[in-house]
Amino acid sequence: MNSLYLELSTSMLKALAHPTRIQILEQLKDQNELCVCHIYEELELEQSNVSQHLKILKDKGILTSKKNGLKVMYSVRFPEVFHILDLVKTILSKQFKEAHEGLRGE
Amino acid sequence: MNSLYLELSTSMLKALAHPTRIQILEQLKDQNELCVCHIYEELELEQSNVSQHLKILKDKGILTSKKNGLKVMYSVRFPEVFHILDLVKTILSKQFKEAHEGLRGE
DNA sequence: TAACTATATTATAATATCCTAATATAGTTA
DNA sequence: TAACTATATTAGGATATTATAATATAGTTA
Repeated sequence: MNSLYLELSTSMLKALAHPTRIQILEQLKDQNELCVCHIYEELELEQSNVSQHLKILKDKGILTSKKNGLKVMYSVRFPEVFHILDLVKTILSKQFKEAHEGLRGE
Repeated sequence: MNSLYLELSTSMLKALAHPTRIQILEQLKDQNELCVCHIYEELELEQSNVSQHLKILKDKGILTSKKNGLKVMYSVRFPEVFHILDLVKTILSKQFKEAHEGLRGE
């Protein structure tokens, strides 16, 4: 793995590694595209804060946006992002399972 | 997604989001298990620094370790971790490709 | 058991990330 | 064009993460 990929991979994983940003991506898994207002209202967070998180995801090329009147619609550029989040959940499930089996002495 | 999963997902992605830790995982992709000495010598990093990174990956349940005499051997617990790193690379490749096509005006 | 080897831990200063609050910008509508 | 709505940007202090340096621990071997 060359150092450019290494740096960019780190940077992309950092962009994903925040609860608000994960929640935004989870919202976009169901909805295809969403305006900023919908996102921050649903998450009950400050508008400016959500804008900052959206900027981070957009700067890393994870989201795109397009204007629609006053609103700005955000969507995920690559479905692989959802796959990554699913794999994280898979690992967590396996960890739970092993922990549970460990308690039962298997 | 409940808040426990959200917190743990964030925490796991944070653990992955560091160049040294990504390199450690890349090493373990080829080698199955490695001692600390091999890891820090190959990466040309300080032993104590690598120990700290290994601890982070172990605390998140990404790595396990076992003693082998003086040495401590580390290995990856779940192959899904490699899959995640591959997906990050896939996304980066697509981004490169799109950027290149963009320049050519497609 | 003393010296050695491999690894882990701790303190700390530098840097990065975060949220809040305030303000700016862009598009809409009366 | 003035008021309004949706979003973006900026400054800041608080908190988290990082690498280095020093030290501690555990296992080995002479």
